[in-house]
Amino acid sequence: MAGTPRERARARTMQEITRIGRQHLTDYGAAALSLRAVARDLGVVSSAVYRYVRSRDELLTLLVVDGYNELGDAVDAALAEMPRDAYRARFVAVGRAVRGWAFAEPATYALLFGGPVPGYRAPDDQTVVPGTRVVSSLIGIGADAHRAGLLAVPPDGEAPPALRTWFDGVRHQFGTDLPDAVLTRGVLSWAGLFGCVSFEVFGQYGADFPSRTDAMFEQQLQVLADDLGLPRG
Amino acid sequence: MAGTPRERARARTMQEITRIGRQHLTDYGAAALSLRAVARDLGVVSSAVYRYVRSRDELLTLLVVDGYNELGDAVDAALAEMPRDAYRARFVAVGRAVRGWAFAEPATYALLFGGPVPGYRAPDDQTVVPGTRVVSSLIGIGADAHRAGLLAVPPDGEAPPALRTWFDGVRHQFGTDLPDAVLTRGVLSWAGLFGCVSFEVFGQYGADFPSRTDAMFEQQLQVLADDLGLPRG
DNA sequence: TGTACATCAGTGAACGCGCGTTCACTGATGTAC
DNA sequence: TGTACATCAGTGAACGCGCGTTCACTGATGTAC
Repeated sequence: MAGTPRERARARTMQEITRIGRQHLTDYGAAALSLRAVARDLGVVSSAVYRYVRSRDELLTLLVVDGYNELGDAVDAALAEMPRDAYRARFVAVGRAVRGWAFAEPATYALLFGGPVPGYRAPDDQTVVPGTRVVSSLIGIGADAHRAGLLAVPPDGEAPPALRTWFDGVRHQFGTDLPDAVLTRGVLSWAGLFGCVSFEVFGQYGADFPSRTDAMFEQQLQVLADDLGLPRG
Repeated sequence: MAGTPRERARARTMQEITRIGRQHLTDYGAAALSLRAVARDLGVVSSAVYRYVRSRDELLTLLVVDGYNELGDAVDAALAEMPRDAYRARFVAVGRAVRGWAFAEPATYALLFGGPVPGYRAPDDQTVVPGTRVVSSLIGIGADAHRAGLLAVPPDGEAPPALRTWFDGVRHQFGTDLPDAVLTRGVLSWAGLFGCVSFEVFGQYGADFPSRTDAMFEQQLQVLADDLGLPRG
């Protein structure tokens, strides 16, 4: 809480706006997010919000970035307690953190992973970095295991040219030299992880699916860890 | 096209309404779906639509059911050409059909498998049956392979009690006797399949991901088929 | 320490818009005798 | 075959609502001299 009183007040109001925005995401969904409603809950006239946020889309971007960072923080916190060489345990920790956060903030999770919001496109320059924190953690786990010679590398050979180019970009972006075959498996584990979480959070398993147990998800995590080639405990 | 002229006209208008609704899903998203806009495109005054559809939510339900059925039809059509004992090929065919349809109808796909539409809950009595067609196909493939003694059953043992109850319900609903361990893998393959499709359709792989190639998805399908325990070609 | 000025948060009215839904109605199409 | 009635699609006006955004403004807080 540094800066002048005015700056502190401004920061506090900013936090209030994102807090209220998150609440509205939960209550009414992203598409119904409205500056006027946020202003109402902020106890202020609607036009006043424009002192803090340029437009409705900018508020959405704010919430997207905020959401990615909260998810990233949750994952980082879970990983902080794990020994570096417990590769499988680290993967499981990431999975549990993602699922835990998704259940805690289903509306924000849906904003990030539940399909595009009509008429809104997240600006890359603000969302790419926070949006890649989880996958970056996953790549880190795979890279560590690979460096230790403990990652099973599938005999898939090289990817086709179109994919190679993309993989090269991925390697460059995340500063790794994992081979194509590992990255392919990594993408599956990553997409599969979020697929499982999404199905559970979005209710695809039906109304009868037990909400009190992690048993299914824990099994899924083990299989996904196998797919990635991580050594068994 | 049976029935009286009036009935035929009514059916035609109904089809027009769902067609326009689908188009609006594509153009503006589910949350922005509006009876007035549909009426406009139908060339009719807004109140006239109420002769065909009780409310906006009922139109949404119509589109949900229609979407599930179109997806189900696409999967069935793909499966129709496959020999019954080509278990892995059948699984791959389902996957390709799902992905193909998702790319052809991304907005409807998002309606079905993206996050929930705020303020709308699909009525179970109308959506459960069409909504389970794909998973029903998958279970059929697993059951056939299991009956032929060609499905690898993982040594996971029995599921915990909470899940057992749910599995019992699944077995009853889909008329199968597959053991817990197989169903667990089946759920992973199912959720993983849709996770991969969702990531690709929703653009989670980033703007640079090549849109012209199936190579990544084909690899993913093979791993998911392995996870399910299907025999290699 | 005091004064003049600049910055900034918030006000309140207004703009033009689209929405879901209801209602009394007109006129055409179908049906029963 | 013709007539009386019922059914039904579609009209047009109206209800009350919330939205994003702009604009000229007031008054308090900060800053430079």
